[in-house]
Amino acid sequence: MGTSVHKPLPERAEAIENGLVDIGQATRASGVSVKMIRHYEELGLLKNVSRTVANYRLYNAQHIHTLRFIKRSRTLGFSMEEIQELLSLWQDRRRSSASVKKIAARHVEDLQTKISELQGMVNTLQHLTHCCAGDNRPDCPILDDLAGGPADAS
Amino acid sequence: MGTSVHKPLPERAEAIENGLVDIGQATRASGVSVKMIRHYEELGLLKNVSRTVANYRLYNAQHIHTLRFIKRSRTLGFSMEEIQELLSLWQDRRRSSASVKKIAARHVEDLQTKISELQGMVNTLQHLTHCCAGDNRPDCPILDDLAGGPADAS
DNA sequence: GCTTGACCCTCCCATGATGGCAGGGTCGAA
DNA sequence: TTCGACCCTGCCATCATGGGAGGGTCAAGC
Repeated sequence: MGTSVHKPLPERAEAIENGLVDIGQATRASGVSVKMIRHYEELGLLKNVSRTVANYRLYNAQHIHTLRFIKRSRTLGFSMEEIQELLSLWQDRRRSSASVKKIAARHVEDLQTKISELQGMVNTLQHLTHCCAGDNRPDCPILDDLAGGPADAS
Repeated sequence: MGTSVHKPLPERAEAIENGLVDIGQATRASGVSVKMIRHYEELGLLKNVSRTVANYRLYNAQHIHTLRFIKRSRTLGFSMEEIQELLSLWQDRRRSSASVKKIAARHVEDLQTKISELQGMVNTLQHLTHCCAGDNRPDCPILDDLAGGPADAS
């Protein structure tokens, strides 16, 4: 594998010899789906993606690294917009860690807000389900609540 | 009311005399936006919505009650699909409270799963931000993590 | 050389709940 | 009659993701 040949290499094989990979290998190396790799390129997160003569995309090691960065960021719940900022900072040697920390802190606040909302729902629902017999009779405090508080259910 | 009249009443005024309301009043009475009222009708959650001769929608008291039911259910995080089930049960006098409780319990599980996910993100991010100096220097454990764990950031 | 199967390309559509806007009709009061 | 508030339909956008159609490319085996 990877030994050089004498025949006029189609650019694809040539590119692969130069350490570039196609989108299938990029998927396996990054854990990002083919669809999403193309999408991130469209969003401008992957720059200078080259092509073979047959129009196949070619990725280098930096691209793969960027894809892993995006994947990890998504795992931590950052939006694509935030990831765009984080990527810029990552690629900027003159960044201040303060600007990164700021983005992360704002994101943590967003997450905590959402957690509070969800927890509020859980609390209400657990109270209601606790009050609900869960048997064969139709009487149900859960429906009563949804239908307008403990009042009538018309 | 509901008595026949001598003048050729535009059906709208006639309908309003019969206790029906237009979409504007339905919005104010239910807290559901005009857009969403129309959307819920399209989804089949509001049935038998009548119209004036001028094609204005007309809602009765049951419709308003249903809209409030939907709104409350959304507040508790139920999906439209779940709300459809809940509405069916609400309107079924032969329902068992067990079936309602089952839907609610499943929803609580979903919520708790999501809360756990978000909390995991928060935990990781708080650890990272705690480790990040947040000053003018570029060194940043947050970026290091995103770039592939505590390893290099190439 | 030809076939075959895996892979790649672009373009369009769908999700779920919600909002916005455009272009046009209706109502009621002044 | 006019004006402002209201209603109608229909299309587009969000956000991240996936699905599929229709078609081109590549490498291996015959």
